[in-house]
Amino acid sequence: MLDAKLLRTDLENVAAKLKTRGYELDVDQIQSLEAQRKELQSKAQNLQAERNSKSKGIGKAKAQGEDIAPLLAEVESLKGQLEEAESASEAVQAQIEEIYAGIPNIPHDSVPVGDSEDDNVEVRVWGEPKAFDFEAKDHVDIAEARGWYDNDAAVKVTSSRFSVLKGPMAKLQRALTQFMLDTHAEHGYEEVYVPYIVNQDSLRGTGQLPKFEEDLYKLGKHEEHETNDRDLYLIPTAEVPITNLMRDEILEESDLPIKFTGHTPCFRSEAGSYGRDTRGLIRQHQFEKVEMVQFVHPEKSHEALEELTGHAETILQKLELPYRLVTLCTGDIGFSAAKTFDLEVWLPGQSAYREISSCSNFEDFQARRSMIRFRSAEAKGKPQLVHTLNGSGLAVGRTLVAVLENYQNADGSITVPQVLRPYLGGVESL
RNA sequence: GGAGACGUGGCCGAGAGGCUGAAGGCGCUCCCCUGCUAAGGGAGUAUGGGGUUUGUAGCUCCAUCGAGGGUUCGAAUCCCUCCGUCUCCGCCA
Repeated sequence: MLDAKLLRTDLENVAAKLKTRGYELDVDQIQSLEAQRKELQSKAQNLQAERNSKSKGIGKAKAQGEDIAPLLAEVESLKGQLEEAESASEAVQAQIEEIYAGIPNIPHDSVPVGDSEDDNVEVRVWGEPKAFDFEAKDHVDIAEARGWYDNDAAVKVTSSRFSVLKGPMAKLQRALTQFMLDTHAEHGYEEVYVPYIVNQDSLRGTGQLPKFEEDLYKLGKHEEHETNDRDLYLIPTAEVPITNLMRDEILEESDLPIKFTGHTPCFRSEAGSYGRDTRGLIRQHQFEKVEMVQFVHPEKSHEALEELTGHAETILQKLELPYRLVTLCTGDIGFSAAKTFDLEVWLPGQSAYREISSCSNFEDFQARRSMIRFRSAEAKGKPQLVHTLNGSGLAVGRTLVAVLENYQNADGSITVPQVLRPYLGGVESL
């Protein structure tokens, strides 16, 4: 959520910046609602003040044994007006709140302006795609040939876009996960284990709700509750539970930065992506991911984004997987992000770079929604919003794909990357 | 799942319709005193929002005692629903 004060004082400028990411802010509507809000809120508050002081007068009069009947009549006449003013004021404020909850973050000034992913800017390329002296297969062919991947079984057990991994491939995925977590621990991230099912407040906090409900798996209601306040959802990313660990907390400035890493499955309905990446593990309803999350001082968040992105790169470098780093342009950046770097790994099976990590600085956007603050030493100890960041480090399923495809041999075997061997009992080849 | 108890500020804990944004204590901050330390004395110490202000400070108003409704001129206090915690029983990895 953007700062309401900013929207009131600098609306045109905000609208111009949002326009670069393809979001049309309805300036007239907001101005008119804000004008109404101001009027209705003042009116309601003035009436409340009047009622409060008269009610206090009743208490005093009563204590002194005076006749309170005339006072009662006076307050009684306020009641209708007050109720009307309160509900009008609340209605406008709720409307404003809902509109604000749907406004995306303002891109940082360093973000390149563009319309689509075609306008993303390559920052650097690391490693060189390996030249194979045979025709490189894609991960599905590689894995099926060895009996490691069974799509039919997954369809039988559940439905499409899930997978069943067997034997060495399942172990390789587990090895990757542990390798990633251990590497992040070396960089000062505390490992956390978190729930895979979250409530609506958490999803609002990180920005998935209210706008992107169709991307989520919602759990069936328990019993017949009238309200949907308690509806629960499967997490689309560990970002949600991990960032929300700090929701409604006031931290000490000296606690910052706080860095967490965690491994979770992620569940995405992939609504609207029918026909895209239907083959193999690239786009699934359920996949494994290791996530990094940071809570930092607002002045240090862009530095921290570079650092966090570097941590994701470290994983690829240690695995010796060629990749490139791109800055997402204003038109391709996610709803909550002020700036995002994507890491794209080379996939010989597709002869293309494909996204394997996305690292974002949300600045105070999520912190405002989830009230994650810190008390600064200066500024008279007033709580200030922290900045939040997160990044995949990495998407484990896609890393598995990348390892199979980049480390395949002509005979169908897979050479185990050096750094993973300790996690697989020293085995050099699968 | 059954039965009961409870949810108050950074923490502990009082309050049981009005004088309570909330006693008291701990902690923290500042000041005084004191060779140092310890002890002592004094003052301060919630959050969000609105208005005023170019902005800050200040002033002022509103809201907030787990959440949401209700009763009442007035609710931390009474009623309802929900959430959570604790104890006992049952079940269970």
